[in-house]
Amino acid sequence: MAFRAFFALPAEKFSTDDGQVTNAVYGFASMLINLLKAEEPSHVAVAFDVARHSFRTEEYPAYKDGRGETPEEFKTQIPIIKELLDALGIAWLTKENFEADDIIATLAARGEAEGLSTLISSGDRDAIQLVNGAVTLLYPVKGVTELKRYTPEEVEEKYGVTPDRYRDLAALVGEKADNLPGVPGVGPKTAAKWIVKYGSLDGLVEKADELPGKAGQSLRDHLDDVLRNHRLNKLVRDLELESGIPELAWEGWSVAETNRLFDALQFRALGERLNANLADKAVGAAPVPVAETERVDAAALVPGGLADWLAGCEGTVALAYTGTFASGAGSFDSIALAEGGRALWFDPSQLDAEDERSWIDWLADPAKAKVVHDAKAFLWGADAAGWPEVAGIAADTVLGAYLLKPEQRSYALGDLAMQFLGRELATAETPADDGALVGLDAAMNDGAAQVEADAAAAAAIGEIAAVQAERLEQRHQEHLAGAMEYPLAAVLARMEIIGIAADEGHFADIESGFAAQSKEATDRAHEIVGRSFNIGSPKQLQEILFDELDMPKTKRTKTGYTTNADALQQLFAKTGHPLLEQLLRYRDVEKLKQIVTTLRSTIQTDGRIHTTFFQTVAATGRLSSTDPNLQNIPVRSEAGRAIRAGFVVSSGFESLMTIDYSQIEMRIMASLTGDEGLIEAFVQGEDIHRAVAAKVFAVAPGEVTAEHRRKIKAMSYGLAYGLSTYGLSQQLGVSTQEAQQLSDEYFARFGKVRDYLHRVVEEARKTGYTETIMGRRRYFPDLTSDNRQVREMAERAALNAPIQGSAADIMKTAMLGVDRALRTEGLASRVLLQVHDELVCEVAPGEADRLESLVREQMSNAATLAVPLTVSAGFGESWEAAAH
DNA sequence: GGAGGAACGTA
DNA sequence: CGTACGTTCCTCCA
Repeated sequence: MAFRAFFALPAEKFSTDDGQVTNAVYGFASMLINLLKAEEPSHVAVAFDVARHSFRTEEYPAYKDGRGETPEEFKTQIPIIKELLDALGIAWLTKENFEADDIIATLAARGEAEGLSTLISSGDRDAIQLVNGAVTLLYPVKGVTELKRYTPEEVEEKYGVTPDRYRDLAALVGEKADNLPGVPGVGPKTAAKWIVKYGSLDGLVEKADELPGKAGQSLRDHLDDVLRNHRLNKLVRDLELESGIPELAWEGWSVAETNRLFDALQFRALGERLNANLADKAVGAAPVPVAETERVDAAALVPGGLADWLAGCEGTVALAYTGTFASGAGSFDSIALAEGGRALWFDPSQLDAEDERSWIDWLADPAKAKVVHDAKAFLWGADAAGWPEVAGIAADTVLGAYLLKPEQRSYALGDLAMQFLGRELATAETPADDGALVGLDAAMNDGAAQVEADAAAAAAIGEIAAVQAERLEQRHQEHLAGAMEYPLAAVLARMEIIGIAADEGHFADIESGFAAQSKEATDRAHEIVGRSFNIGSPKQLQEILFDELDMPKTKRTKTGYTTNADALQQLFAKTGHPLLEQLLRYRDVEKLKQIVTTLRSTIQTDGRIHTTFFQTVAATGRLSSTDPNLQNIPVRSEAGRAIRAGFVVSSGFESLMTIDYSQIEMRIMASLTGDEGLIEAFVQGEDIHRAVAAKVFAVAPGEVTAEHRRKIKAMSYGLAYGLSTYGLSQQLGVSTQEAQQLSDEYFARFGKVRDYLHRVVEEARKTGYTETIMGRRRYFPDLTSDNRQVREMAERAALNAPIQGSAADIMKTAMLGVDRALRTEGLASRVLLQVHDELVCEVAPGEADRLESLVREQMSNAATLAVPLTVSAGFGESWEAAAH
């Protein structure tokens, strides 16, 4: 039943913050609670298999062969289910060398002997043989909560034979899941017909010689299989068990223990269901009363009512909004406010002057605490609506959920309601049935349902924020939430609203330049091949390169052989074929063309590009940028840098300033590892790679060659990513032996770095997570996977997460400091972009020096490490010109 | 029209 | 057989 639940419920929706999947536990518990409530049993027991091995595999080694490996995510849930059963006061049994069904068969037989009536809930059809007047099978139809009752009559109706003959039928038909082949060509219909006609399998076997036709011959040919199946599918009814029937009496469930367990599993609805349905069987502390439902008194605004409503608020107000929001702007359709069981709904475009004034005052008042779901889009809308200031945002449920579970893909309100409150969110289409509507005639008003749904959303946001606050506190992440992520949303909103000025003419120029080169490369390639083809199609390229031109095969991909730039380069080195040059040139220039085309299309009417920074996408804590992504604008090639020249200073400002951390991740590594050699290299070294190379190769810094430095640089950077010896050798173009030797020498000199990297992974395996210097967590359930590839990927991610994540923490802290300082110092300069370790700012006239020292100060003091946080800055008319 | 893969840009 | 992302194009499928 647990296994069925595992496949019936989506794992993504049932897992705890720390990555423990709970879908099987949840489904099993849910089914069990239903059963306990509906059937009111006097005695209950749950049987488990011990292992796949049993007396059946001894007789027939291929028994259950062909089943895949039991998924790791399922295995880890079994001990939890046993814990759950303990908390529920329900006995659970196992028996070495036997299967769970044998235990069930034994208990059913004993119950029958004692005159009890027995219910079996099992997803294994073998249990059908146990059905009789005193024994009923509840067999899952769909998922695990819908069960079909099999009495002897039901069995006969469905299978055409009585339960005591079911084994005969199963032996003939076979059981694919157990790897027990039956008689080919004989299905349940023929089998039932034979059994009815000859009374039993024994009767049938006696007359096997007389059976006509193909089916008869088939039976004769496979008689041994059938007899084997029949022996194996017999459940054992007389096992010796540790517990007799008296020990299985169900006395009730422990309130304290189930609360503790459900809390740990982050189940909310189940505890309430236990309370509501099985209160009379609760043991221990009085059951917690059923929690207040989402009933909210929702009122649509009557003119002048907003001021009164807001004046009546004493605590934190939860705010839900609807509307259209994109690229640093937006407009509201509705806003709903909820506080203490009452809610107010309004269309902000319809406010009268008095309401609008009190609304704007309330928004700007930092003492009026607000919680929202996605503050950033709200801030865009507020800016577009002309509400000058929004202060007092005490929590954002999207960001809270991200800190608790940074790998999650969606933080939609409905998902969070399920995750944190254990309930579905009411919508206009499926309203909560107990909702009450005040101030509106709910009866036939279409809008009423919407009002109520929005009010319920606001109320849910408040509740979610409360649950999150508790969990964040347990993890000591209140500071990370309240002093970093929540206030950072406002900083990002300002950056997005401002945008960065684009030089459309410049973009247009280089776009046509790239387009011409792209066309030329395409034409040349067609010429060389002697016909036209789609140069952008890897599939067609493969045909041409590997079939027609018979070039050596490259590394495999899922769909064939790679044609990526690395591979094309290597092919060119081997073959010198002129086509490869054109392909590489095409790829290069076409990519640049596409980037410019996209950038042009995102320039808004204000002549600026307004990206969106996502704060909840990267599991490490970094930001991401979309629509367009301004964190991956080319910089490495000269042609690429021409694109950066199109991001320019706007009128009213004197220049752009770029300012970045130098080698921040290596510095963090030096600090976290405490490696004296590396720290020393940073404290004194002008050129860190040269300093490290000098130590590794035991030469004076002045004698370090370019080749030494290049190798060390690759090695140093690779460390933080878990680069393997093989990977290092590939990157440096040397043998693995040489890469191994380099690695050995490196670690001989910087031993603490290796110790640290091992320690991080070890620790993560123990606790399940890694932590950054500011307490941001990332969980790694895959570290214990049986699959080597999966496990090793998790190991690399785990050793990178604290380094990349700490760098993200530091930059976020710096951005908050810069934002605060700009405002208190009254500078007009502003931050436009963040590119992980770099900020791009727009410098107001005469502010260059003050801005630089202010930002430098904030960036270098954002954290105290064992090494200095070095920052470098440059100024110019464009992003390219401001490079340094 | 959507999904998935390949490719490639950044830190 | 190096982490973290987003975008684009092509291909396949419904």
